[in-house]
Amino acid sequence: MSTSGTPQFRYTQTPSKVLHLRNLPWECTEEELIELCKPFGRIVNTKCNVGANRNQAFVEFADLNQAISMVSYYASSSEPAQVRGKTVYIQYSNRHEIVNNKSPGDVPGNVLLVTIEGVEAGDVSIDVIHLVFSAFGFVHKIATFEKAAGFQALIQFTDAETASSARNALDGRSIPRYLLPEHVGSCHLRISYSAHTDLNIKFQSHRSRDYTNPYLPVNPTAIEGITQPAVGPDGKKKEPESNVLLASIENMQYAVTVDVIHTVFSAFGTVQKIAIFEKNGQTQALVQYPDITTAAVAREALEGHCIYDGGYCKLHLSYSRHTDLNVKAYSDKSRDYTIPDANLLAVQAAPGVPAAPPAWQNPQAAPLYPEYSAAAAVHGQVPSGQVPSWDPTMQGGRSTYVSAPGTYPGQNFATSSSIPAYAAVSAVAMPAGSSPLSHTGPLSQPGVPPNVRPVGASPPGQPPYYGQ
DNA sequence: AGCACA
Repeated sequence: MSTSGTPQFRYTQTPSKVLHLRNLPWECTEEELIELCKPFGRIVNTKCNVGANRNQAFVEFADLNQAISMVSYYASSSEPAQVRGKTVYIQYSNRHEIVNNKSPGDVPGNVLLVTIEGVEAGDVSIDVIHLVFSAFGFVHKIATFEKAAGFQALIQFTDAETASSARNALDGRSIPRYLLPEHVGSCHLRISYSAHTDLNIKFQSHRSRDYTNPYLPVNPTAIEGITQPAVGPDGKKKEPESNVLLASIENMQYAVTVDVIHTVFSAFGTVQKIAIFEKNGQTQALVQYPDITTAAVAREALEGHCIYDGGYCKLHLSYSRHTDLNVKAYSDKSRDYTIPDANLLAVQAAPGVPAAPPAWQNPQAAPLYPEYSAAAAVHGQVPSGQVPSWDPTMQGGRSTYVSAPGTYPGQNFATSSSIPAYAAVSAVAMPAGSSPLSHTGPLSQPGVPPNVRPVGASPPGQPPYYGQ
C-alpha cells in the first residue's frame, strides 16, 4: 500500500518488453544498442541518448520473453553487459512500450529504402545505384520502383551495420554528377530503413537485381531497359499497353475483395494474378491477364463502370508497367491463380492455347458478362449480421450454388467446361438497398434477365477450385 | 547508476 504509488525505483520489477539501460557511453548510438541487445530477440524500437547525460536508453523487444532472456542472462553472467568497454546496467522499464516519434524507417535493418529525389526512373540505372552502394559492402539485391514519393530503390545488405554505414554516409547526399545524365539537376538521396529483411527478386532486369543468384532468369521484356512512352496521334503520351491492368476504385463505399475483382475481370479472360493495395488513400488493384489483347478488351469494357449499382466502386483502368506480378499466392490482398495445379494448368497455362478467347468474339457474351460479374461480385458469404438483403435465396444467411455452369451466359469463354469461373466468389459485403441482379446497373445491359443464380459461399477463405 | 517523448 505505502509503496503502491510511483516509486522512485523498485527492487522487484515487473517484466516488460521494454528494457531500461543506463551507464551507457555518452551518446551511445542506436547501432551499438542493437548490437548489444539483438542476440536476445528482435528489437522493434529503441530510444537512445536519454537523460541529462544522454547515457541512458530504452530498447523494446518484439516479445516479452526476449526481454526476459536478456535480463536473466546478464543477471547471472560473470561478464556484465558492455558497450565500448563500459558496463551497462539493464533492467525492465516501467513502461511497456516505447513511444517516440520515430518512424518505422528509422529502425535499422539490413535493407535500405532509398528515395532518389528529382529524377525519373530512367535517369538512374540500377548499375549506378549498385556502384554507389557497393562502396559500403556487398549489395545482395536491389529492387527499384516508382512511387508517389519518386523513384525508389530497396537495397539489401548483409546486415544492419553495413546498411547503416551506407545510410549514414549517403543520406542527404547526392549521386555523383558524372554518373548521371546531363539533364538531371540535383538528385538527393533520402535513405531510411525498410522493414524487409530479404527481397524477393524474380528476375534480373532493369528494375531489379539479385547479385547473389547469377542464374536467376533474365526478364526479357524488362531487361530491354527504359522504353519511351509512345506518343498517340493527339501528341499526348500514350501509356504502353500491357497485359496487366491497373484499376483504381473510386467511391469505394463497399468492400472490394480479391474475389470481387477476380469475378469482374474474369469476364474477359483468365485472370492470372491479382494484387490489391492502397495508394494515396485510394484502393487500387493490379490485374494480370495472359496477354495484352485480353487486357485491352477488359479495359475497354470496364473503364468508367461501377462494380456496384449506384455509382459505387467506379473503376478507372490503365495499363500497368508490370508484366508479371509478384504476389502472394493466397492472401486477403492478393491471389496467384497460376500456381501449379494439375487441373488449372491445363486450362490456364497450356502454351499456345489461349485460355480465354477475347470477349469480342462473342458479341452477346461480352455485355452480358459484366452484369453477371457485378451480380456475383456482391454476392457470397458475408460476416454474420451482414447477410445481403437482396437475394431471397439468401435468407438465413444460406447461399446456394449455381445450378449448372451451362446456365451461365458466357461461361464457355471464361473457363473450361469443368470449372465455373465465378466459383471464386466468396466474401463480399453487400451494399444494402443495392440490387445489381434486379436493376440495370452501370455494368448491366438492358433486356438481360438475371438468369444466373449467384454462386454460393466458398469454404471460408478458400475459393473452391484453387487449393492452396 | 535508477525511466523519455509528444
